Amino acid sequence: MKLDSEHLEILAAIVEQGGLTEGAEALGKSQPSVSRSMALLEARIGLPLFEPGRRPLRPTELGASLARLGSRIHRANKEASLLVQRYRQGLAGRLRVGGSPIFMDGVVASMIAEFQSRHADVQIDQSYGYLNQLEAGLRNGGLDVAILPLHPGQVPPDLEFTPLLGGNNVIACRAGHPLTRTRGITLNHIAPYAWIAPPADSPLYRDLQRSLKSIGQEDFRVNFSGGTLASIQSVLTGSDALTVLPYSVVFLSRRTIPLEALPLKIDHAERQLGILRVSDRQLPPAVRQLTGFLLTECQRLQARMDHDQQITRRRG
Amino acid sequence: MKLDSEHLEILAAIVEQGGLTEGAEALGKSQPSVSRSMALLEARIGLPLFEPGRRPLRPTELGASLARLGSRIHRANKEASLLVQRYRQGLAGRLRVGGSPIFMDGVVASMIAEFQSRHADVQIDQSYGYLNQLEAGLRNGGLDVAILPLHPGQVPPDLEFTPLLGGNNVIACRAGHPLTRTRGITLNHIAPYAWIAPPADSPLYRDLQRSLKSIGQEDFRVNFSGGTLASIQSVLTGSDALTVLPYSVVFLSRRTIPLEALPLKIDHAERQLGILRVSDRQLPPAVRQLTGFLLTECQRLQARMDHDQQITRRRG
DNA sequence: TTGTAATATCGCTTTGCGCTATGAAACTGG
DNA sequence: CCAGTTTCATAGCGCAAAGCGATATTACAA
Repeated sequence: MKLDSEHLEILAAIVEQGGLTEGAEALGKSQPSVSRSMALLEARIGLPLFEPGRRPLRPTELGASLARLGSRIHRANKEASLLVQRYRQGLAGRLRVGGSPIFMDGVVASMIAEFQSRHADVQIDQSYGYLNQLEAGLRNGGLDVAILPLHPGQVPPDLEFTPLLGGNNVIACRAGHPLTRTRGITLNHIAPYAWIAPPADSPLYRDLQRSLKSIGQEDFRVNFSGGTLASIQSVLTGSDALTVLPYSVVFLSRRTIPLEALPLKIDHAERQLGILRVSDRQLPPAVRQLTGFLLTECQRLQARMDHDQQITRRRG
Repeated sequence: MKLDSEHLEILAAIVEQGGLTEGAEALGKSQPSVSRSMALLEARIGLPLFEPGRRPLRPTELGASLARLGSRIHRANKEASLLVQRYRQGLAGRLRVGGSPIFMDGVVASMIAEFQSRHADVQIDQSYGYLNQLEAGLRNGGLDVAILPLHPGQVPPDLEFTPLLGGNNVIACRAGHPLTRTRGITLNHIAPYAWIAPPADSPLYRDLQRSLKSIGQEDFRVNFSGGTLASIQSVLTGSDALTVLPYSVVFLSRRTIPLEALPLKIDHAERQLGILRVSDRQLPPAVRQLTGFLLTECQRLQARMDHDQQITRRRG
């Protein structure tokens, strides 16, 4: 025999409020309604839930015990409502974010940290990948959003791309590197130094090739390759090697790590860091929250970078 | 917004069983029924509970979270059903038993212990009182049953009395008391000894008076009075004092305490130990269980006492 | 006893669950 | 890639029960 959970919740309200009328009021129902519900419940279990002939309705032993269980049910139900509410507002849920390694480590991760400090109940699963993997992840539902640098013409038709930041690359070196004291850097100045390269299959590696080609350096010596941003930063600061990194990554890294960008214009791929997602699918509200958050954070970052570059340019 | 607990339980079943069809089967409902329930729930919360376009229906993050809560609700509900079932069979509940002190301590308590070892979830509240208090307790619902010695003509019309045991009293003394070695005891043999009396307001005290009067002893010296059975037993075994006790109490006490009943016929009040309860009120099933249990236990006890007395009579 | 407050009952409408039958969509194995 | 199979959704219909206001009944209090 299955009892109606709703009935048990009503019973709990009556017992807690000390009377049927008050219970009905607390539940937002009419008095006859709850009276009949209790009559039904009593009829089904075939045992009295209330002492007979007592006016401020008092539960029997059985009634009180069932009321305790009803109360438990009520709490679980309320928690469910709350969960839905928070989920609706993007304050709860799980978010699967994939992205290109350097940008995720150098730019996005710290912003996600900030986001999570405001939305404690949003669980974020971060993963790394390049365009193909990320696309696949988005399409098969393994990812909610992807964050990566992309050329506007590169966006697949079934996906939607929201730009966040300019994606221009710079040549980076440790602070205090000999080249930072050199005025009017040319290819000749750079030629002696070894290079740190990202994994050979990454877009950033192709950027590196292209950048060096754009300044006339066809072949280059790779000193270290394949590491994540943390490794690159370590090697960079511990040696005189050079590398190509997005300017935003260098900019943010400088807060804690002694890096500099060489004032040497290099060709870059007209890509922008942005958020890629499936266009028609309805996304969890937390995704919208994160998207909006990253957008404003990146706007602020862009403004700071622009400001900084103007000063550097005036000084340099 | 209030969610339907039933819907959450259904969701839990679907998630646990790994599919809507299996979930429906587990719930004993038809597949279309649970499908529509889920559609309703989804429509109410306005967010998807299942990944779209997946055939073995897979929950979204929100769906999985709600399913966990639904499972909690289901457990509470099942527990409620179980409670009702056990309560129906008299295996659970609270039982308020009142009774006259000597019989409760000397006869009923040990039987209740045995009852509880078989019905672990029946909680018993025992209290003491005489007829008037017990009647009041039964009528105002403070007691479920009362156990006391009563004359058949004494039973109030709105109450019902079930006899358990003969209520005849005997004169009791310690084992090895000088009188136990005396043949053909008369009033003269008894006269020198002091008496232990129950509280002066108790029926047993009036029994004592009446008993002694019936054997011709009009005035008697009271050595000790007012104690419960345990005190009486202690004083009795530690002195040569005499007292009047129900034979059943002496019989059962002998298992652990060196007492004896003097082979002297005394008048007794034609009362019987029995169970008194309100006649029209529907009692908790556990009461019926206890009533039945006490009835058979007392029958066995009566048989043992009869047997024992035959032997004693043959010997004496 | 009488007035008051609490509960039960009545009549009615609406909601939603139960079922069967059937359509649509996704998976599976060649 | 194509049929067959499985899985889920929808439609239509009857019924149980929740909702309400109005009203009768009953316990408590003064």
